[in-house]
Amino acid sequence: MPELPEVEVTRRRLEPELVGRNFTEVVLRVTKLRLPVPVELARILPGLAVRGIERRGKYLLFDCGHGWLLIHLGMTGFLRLLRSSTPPGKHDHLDFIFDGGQLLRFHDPRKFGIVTWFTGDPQEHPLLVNIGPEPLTDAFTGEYLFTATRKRNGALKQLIMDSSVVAGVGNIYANEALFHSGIRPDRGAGTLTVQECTLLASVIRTVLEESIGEGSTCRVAEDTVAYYPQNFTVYGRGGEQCSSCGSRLEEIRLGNRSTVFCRICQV
DNA sequence: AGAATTACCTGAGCGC
DNA sequence: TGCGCTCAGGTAATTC
Repeated sequence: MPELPEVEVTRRRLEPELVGRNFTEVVLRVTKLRLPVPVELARILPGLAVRGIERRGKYLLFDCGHGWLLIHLGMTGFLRLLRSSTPPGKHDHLDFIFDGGQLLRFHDPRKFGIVTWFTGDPQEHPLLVNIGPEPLTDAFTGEYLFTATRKRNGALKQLIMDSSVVAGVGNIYANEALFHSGIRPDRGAGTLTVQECTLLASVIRTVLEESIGEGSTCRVAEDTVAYYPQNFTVYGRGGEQCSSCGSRLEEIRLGNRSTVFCRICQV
């Protein structure tokens, strides 16, 4: 499940391989994703060069000069960089072929991903316009989080997973950040003190940065640009011992999402 | 306005 | 062996 760190690692791996390359061909095998993939991509992209690859939240933005190729990996999507002759397998929905012989392949069993094309200002795109501050920038501070939590009675975890509050934090890193902050996920967001908001904002940033660091250095198969971290402190560990106090980690559901925390260490 | 719920999709795991 | 069920979860749309 790609969250901000996985998308950022993907971006960093693709950037040196694809920036400056020209699209030569686009193959559309499956176009029914969360949004329909525009079939015009096959005639728009060939001849255009990748000028840069950016990220906003969990969205990848390929700057193509005349417009933008927008990719979201959804739940199960990933990108691979292959030689252009590699035959496709199951769920290999789209191929982007470049003049250097690279093949960027979009694979997504659950089809929750998005691949689309737009022109104009990315900040005004409907999918991007309501995304909150990037957690790795100075815009995301404890002060900001404190303001955002006022008069919010819902669970804190759901608030930090709300992309309009902060970009790119999904279920995994929400669980992790709350554990490392010592704050319960089911706390009413509005009950946080400014000190707790400052700590939480800082921990969210650290958790994401550490994961990006691991992803950037971990060894992966030659063709793989996806990166899925495996070891978490609480996520996926309901019933196991808390790494800090040894008590049994609690697993509950918040907003129909699996939520794991320690009743002793988190208040 | 904010909160809760639903839809989208497929593979894995489980009980029978 | 296989059927039916549940779960995984990002996000937008819908409803209250």
